[in-house]
Amino acid sequence: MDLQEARERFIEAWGAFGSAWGINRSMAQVHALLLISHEPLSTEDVMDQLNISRGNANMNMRALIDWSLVRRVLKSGERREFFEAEKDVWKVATHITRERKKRELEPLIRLLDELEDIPGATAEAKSFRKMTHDLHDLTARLDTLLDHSTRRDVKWFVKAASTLLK
Amino acid sequence: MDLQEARERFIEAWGAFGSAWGINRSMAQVHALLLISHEPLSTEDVMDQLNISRGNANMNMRALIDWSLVRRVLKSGERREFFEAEKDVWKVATHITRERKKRELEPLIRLLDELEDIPGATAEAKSFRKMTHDLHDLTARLDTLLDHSTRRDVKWFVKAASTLLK
DNA sequence: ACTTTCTTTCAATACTATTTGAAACTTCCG
DNA sequence: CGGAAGTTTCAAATAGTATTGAAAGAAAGT
Repeated sequence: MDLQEARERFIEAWGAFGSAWGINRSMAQVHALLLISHEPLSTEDVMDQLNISRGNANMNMRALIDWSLVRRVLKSGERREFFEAEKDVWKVATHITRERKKRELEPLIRLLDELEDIPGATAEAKSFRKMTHDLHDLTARLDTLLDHSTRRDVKWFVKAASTLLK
Repeated sequence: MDLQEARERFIEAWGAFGSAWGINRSMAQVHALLLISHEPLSTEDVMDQLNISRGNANMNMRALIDWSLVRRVLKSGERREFFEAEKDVWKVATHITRERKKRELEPLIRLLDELEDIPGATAEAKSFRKMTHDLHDLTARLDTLLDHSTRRDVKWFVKAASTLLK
């Protein structure tokens, strides 16, 4: 397999992987392309290499910046903006984890918290309280665990992990 | 908030949460409904309570069984099949983790493994090799970590976590 | 073997999400 | 200021997914 083919395979796979995780394919592919590019790329470069429209390239680039996975780079003497991905895979992982935690896990925890003391003495009510309580507990622990992991707070991570795994 | 409203809110939220994670809304809602139901439900019950079609209910129920999140239950004297969700939230979490690991993480690791030694001495080639190598390393560690976590293998989990967090 | 009851399938349809591309906007510079 | 070079926006088109519902298939009872 030559480099060109390998790059394409990687971009495709990262796109598919992203899709499965609720990140749209183009966004993941733009990210993949920037990850494996040595030099920062312009919007045009991205458009050409991925065969996507200007609007699409622009939108997803901004989304990636929003996730702190990509930054704008200015080249002196150049009017255009260039974009460069964060290359430290650990940072990539923590940024993604934090962002998703914030967007998805935290709202769920807040809801479960509200649903904890719904009244009622029927079997259905008890079943409901037990489930929301258990889920609240699990998600809250996971939340703590992720916090420590993204801070590389090993000591506390281990502690959080131990209580999670019981 | 009364029980009925709380149940609806939970089902809706679980559906939205699922969507964000690449699980279709109906599947997540069927799961939510079964999670908070005291008794096993029939296909008709699910159709009625979620206002979805028979086909949809059937399809998603089977998908949930496939994920080991729901099991068929036979009530003696009843011809119909009933369905009941796994209620132990830890088991729910491990089943989901294992399934997604298998479907998404493992294929990615296999690809990254293949892409490790693409030849080429250019800066682009080096950049590519470094990225795929680093990602391979990170994803493989995560894979190990998830393995131990889903086995509640605390000792090894902590070990895997420590090397992950360095 | 026929009927009833329930389950599964799948082509048609409805719905959602993504992408395009052209217009509007911004910035820089002569 | 006027226009060149670039960026951003967003309504419309397209592509992708999920859902329906009717029909076919199974299983059980008589």
